[in-house]
Amino acid sequence: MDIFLKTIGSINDETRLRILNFINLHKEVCVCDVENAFGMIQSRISRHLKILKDGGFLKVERKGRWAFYSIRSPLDSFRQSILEEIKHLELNTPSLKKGCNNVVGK
Amino acid sequence: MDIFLKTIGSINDETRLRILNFINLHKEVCVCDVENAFGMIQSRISRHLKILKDGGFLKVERKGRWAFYSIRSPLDSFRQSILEEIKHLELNTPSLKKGCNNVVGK
DNA sequence: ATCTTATATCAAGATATATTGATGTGTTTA
DNA sequence: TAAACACATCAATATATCTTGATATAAGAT
Repeated sequence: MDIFLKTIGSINDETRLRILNFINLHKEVCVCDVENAFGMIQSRISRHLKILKDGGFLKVERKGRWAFYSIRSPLDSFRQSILEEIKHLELNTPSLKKGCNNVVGK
Repeated sequence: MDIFLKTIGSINDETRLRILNFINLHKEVCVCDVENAFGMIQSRISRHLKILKDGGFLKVERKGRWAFYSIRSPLDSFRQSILEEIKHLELNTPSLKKGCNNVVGK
């Protein structure tokens, strides 16, 4: 039940819903992508990403100095249904603007 | 989105998960049934029931001096999937002991 | 009419969560 | 090696939520 509450708690916040939907739409983003898209300070974004990861929605993969976050796969059907539900909310999800230099080889 | 957050917030609490599962199993209970089964004070139970109702999970029907709570029907598939998920948690759900006199005609 | 019962709501304190700014860690670039 | 960059974490403050005990409301019993 603890993991269930952690999962529910992770989506009990407007900012995290928007971030989760953003990642669901853009597949794989680094922390500064989210930072740039949402105009929020880094520590705030980093914390929310960690909570979504601990809630079982995201995975991280570190490449060089970047941390790339994406939807965890495979994702159980319950979390999938949550993502689907979130997708249909009017969430004002920002578009992806590549502000940092996170291109492989750069 | 506000209603989504209200829904999620309503199940973001261990006590409410247990109460919700309790009602899901026993179909229709009054406030004092929950009070007796959980051994918690009335104001606490009443408040949690209100939050679950506002979250779209419960409905109330007043009969005389009692308020009977039950799962709202029809229930959308998202909330249904949540109820199903909760049913499979190890929630230590108490059994129903008829402590109050809520029998019609009494 | 008064008392009891069932329920709801409020106020105060306790606990949890969110935000910010500062600092720490590790990696790449100069 | 030093500086810059990307990210994580911490401390302090602000905000929200939970619990309790007290009070309010409304119906039934005496």
